[in-house]
Amino acid sequence: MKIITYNVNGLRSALSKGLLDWVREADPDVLCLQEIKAGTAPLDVSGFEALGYQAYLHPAAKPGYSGVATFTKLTPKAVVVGCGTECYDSEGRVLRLDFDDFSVLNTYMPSGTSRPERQAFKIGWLHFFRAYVRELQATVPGLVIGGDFNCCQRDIDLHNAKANQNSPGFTPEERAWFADLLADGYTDAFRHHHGDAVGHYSWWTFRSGARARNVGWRLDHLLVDSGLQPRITAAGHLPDAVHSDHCPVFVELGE
Amino acid sequence: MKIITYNVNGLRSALSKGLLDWVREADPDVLCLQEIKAGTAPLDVSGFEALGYQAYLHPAAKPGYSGVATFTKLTPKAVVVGCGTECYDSEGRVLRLDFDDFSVLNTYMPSGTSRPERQAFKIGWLHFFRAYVRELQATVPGLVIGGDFNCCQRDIDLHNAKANQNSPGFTPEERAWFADLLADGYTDAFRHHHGDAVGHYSWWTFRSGARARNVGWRLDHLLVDSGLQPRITAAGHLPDAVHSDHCPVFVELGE
DNA sequence: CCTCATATG
DNA sequence: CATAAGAGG
Repeated sequence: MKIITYNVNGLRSALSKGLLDWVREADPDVLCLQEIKAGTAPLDVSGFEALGYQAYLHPAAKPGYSGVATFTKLTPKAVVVGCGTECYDSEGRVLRLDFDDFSVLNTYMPSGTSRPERQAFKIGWLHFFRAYVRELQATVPGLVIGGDFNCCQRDIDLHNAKANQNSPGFTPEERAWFADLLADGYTDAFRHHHGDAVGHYSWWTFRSGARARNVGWRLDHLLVDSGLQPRITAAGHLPDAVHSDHCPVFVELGE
Repeated sequence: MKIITYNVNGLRSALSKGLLDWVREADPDVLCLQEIKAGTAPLDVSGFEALGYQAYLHPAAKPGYSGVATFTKLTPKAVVVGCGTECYDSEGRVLRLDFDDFSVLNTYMPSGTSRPERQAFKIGWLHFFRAYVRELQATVPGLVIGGDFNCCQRDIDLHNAKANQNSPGFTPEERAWFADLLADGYTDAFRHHHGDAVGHYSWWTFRSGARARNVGWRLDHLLVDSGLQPRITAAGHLPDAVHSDHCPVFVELGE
């Protein structure tokens, strides 16, 4: 059971760079994409269907903005599009697929880098999201939260922690939020498997050759319900995929 | 004395495709450019200056839209930017350089293809322009009107006259306007030199390989005051220049 | 430094 | 089918 999360920075752009060939090779059972940036016309998902995937989409109301999609080879027993809160659902930020013994919550958390109001919006979302997940825990066992969190927790999760103490994505408030979320009963699959390994990032700015110099952040995560933790057989990054400014992040669960 | 008119469809784009190398080779004395599409930052004309040109610009008020520029190796004795009518000058459509024994009126006439209101605007412009030129005739002898006229006169000026009887750029009204303008005392340099030659166009849509199939229109013209007609030594198109959806059009005047 | 929508041609 | 600005990241 391989689950991959990947912020594609525009699904059509990623497709034009050979995303489907990469999907065929990587062969995830469940593929969570973020920032699909769907337009006004319906997205063409036939390429995924040809590879045996069912497609579930949650685009933003605004064309070309945000949006998540989950592709799955397993048939879900339930699909929940959105979270029921309009200001988030209009931005296409959550999509849940329930399977027999686990659920995959695909999420694209807001970025706070453009304007202070968006950082405030993000903080609001983080509080909402934690409460939302706590509620899910009661009814949806075996949650796997996968997506672009647009934040990280520890100094080793970004190239230059010192210079970014107050940068959106690494503020004390966000770091504390991340720790609290984990304390609610989740395992960061990457850290579980790689311990305190450094230099593993999932996003690099396009500017000034940051990716070639590995000046990045670990913003994309797969948080696994701690009850599922014993089933984690592998986890990591797939930095050879170059369709985006992010790289894919994966986890494998045994039976 | 070589005068070239060229709709560059974005000066920065054309420069990135080697416009300056082409200018060095073509070596015009006066170069009229249209659709420079200047942005908010001042255009970098140093490359033209390095080739010995003086630069005169008339950008539109709206960044990235319309605008004309004239580059000259001869020092003009007068330069007139715009025509004095705000609704045209805000779109950067005329720029006149007076030399000792002739003047070059660089013009980018409105396109009418986007919306009916723009075709109406264009018709208004055409009437204005003819009156404007009639006034100039009294005070500015030896006028050379060069630019993208966005219209043509005769069946042989476009690939498919039959199908375009009512297309903007070839409506009966525009064709009559063109004939009237010539009757005011101007010689179409291209026709003067090439008679009724067919298949010579100066614009091809980017769509569906129109240029390769030579499915085009002759929209760019050099109209020479009939008093200067005896001085025309050469005229024609330069379709090997491929920086734009238009090609350059030239005329040479002897002493 | 990218992708995308929109305006304009 | 292109250019360009502008939003968003």
